[in-house]
Amino acid sequence: MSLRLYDTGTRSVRTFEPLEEGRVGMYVCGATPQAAPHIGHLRSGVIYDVLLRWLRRSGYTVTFARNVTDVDDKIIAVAADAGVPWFAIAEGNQRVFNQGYDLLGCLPPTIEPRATGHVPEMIVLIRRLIENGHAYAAGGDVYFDVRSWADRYGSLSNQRLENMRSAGDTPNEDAKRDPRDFTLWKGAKPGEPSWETPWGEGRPGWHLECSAMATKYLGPTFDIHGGGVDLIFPHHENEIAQSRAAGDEFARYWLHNGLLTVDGEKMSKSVGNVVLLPDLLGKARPAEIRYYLASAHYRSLMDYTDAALAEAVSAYQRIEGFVTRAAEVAPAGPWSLPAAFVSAMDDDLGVPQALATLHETVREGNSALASGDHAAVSALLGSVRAMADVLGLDPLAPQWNTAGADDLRPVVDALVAVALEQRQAARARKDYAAADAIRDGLINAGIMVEDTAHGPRWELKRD
RNA sequence: GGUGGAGUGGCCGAGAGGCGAGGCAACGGCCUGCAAAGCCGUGUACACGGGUUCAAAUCCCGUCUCCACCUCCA
Repeated sequence: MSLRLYDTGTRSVRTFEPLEEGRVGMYVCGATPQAAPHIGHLRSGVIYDVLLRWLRRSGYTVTFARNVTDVDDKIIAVAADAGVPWFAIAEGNQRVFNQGYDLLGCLPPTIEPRATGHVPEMIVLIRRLIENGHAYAAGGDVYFDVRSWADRYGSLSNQRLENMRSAGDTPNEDAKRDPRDFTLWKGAKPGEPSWETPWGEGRPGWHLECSAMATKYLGPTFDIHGGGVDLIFPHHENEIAQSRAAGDEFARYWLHNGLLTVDGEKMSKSVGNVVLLPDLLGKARPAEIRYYLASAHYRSLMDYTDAALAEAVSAYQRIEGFVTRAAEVAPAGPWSLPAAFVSAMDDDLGVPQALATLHETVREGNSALASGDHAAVSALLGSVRAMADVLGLDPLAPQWNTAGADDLRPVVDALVAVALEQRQAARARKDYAAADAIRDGLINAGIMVEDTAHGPRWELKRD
């Protein structure tokens, strides 16, 4: 069974067949870095990272482009309010975005193109559209002529042109041939960043940069284009229109991830319920946050609550507990994926079902651990780590090590060993009051003690 | 008004005609000096009303509720 993905373009699940055997070109709409990333951006990052990992694990060589739209109305407005250059806002927030992605174990894209670095490509695209009769310059702007593409405009979002409202994306609406025409290029206003083009000074309209950058790095036809469902219209609809009208086939599969609400409400600054990464880091470790964000199906709406995050913390620790205990007694066997896991992932990235298989394997592993069957432990450990790795959740991945704790670990280990020897001696002479006093002392110091068949082991206590 | 989703046990969250996904929590048991961790067991859930069928959470019709997008959005 091979990978099947839900394609918004056809509103159906389709067998994934890449344009070129063994290779995948994937473009994901990344940030418009007007502010720090919130939990919804991070979910999106994790979702496409899982897709990337699954494609690679499936044997594809993936070229993954995730763009940064580093100039837009809001960035300019935020910068003006702060009294700093527009690029300071874009650059600063982009850095925070990438730190967030890194912290959650998202693999870096092959290329992370910026809109402002691709003005020449946009100029070429606009010229092609004008030559094909699908775009026109007017009032300092350049517009896409939707009526020249009327029978196909709306195909992605399943809308008909006659039901659409005005784009309202320029103060010069009167200059448009049709109010639904959208802006390819925005004429310069005083004090705003601008670039020189044959149609005058200006800056990219939203949409155009993605068409220009996706085709630059992935070719005129490429495999996968992803983003949030909120981008289906107008952003992706407009990308398709401008690229196809210019003569490019463009993306072959359109993937859209569900959004994330907080306590049942859409995040917004006015409601004051925007959840940022630092808010989460006080409640869970990065791997636990990632587990939470990955645990629902990527197309589902996901509602964030503190309780739901806490459940994910427990669930992840169950996997982590097995992996750490198993690794202490046996090396990991071959990283083989159970068939049920593979078919779940192949079925439109069925992560929830894949996690069910992972947890079942953990249970088998815990049983093997209890019965002392080290050969089985080894095999199951390999399997669990392989599955977890596909999801970016291998507890032993270097990613999750915190350097400071690593440095001190041998020291703490030696100190705890002394205390545990004394406790074992007390237990041997049945002086349980003394033994428990030592254990309580360790707990107060943040050390959890567990007695296993092979003697006591310890872990740092977590909140 | 247009388009697309959703409603599943205490909670999260899959599934999509017939064997109770999985996790969290709870309760009982095993293990343990006691714990912790783990393992075993315990639930007759699918918004509502009809219908089709030997069989419906799943298909059909109707109803209710919620959400998203309809040119800021991941």
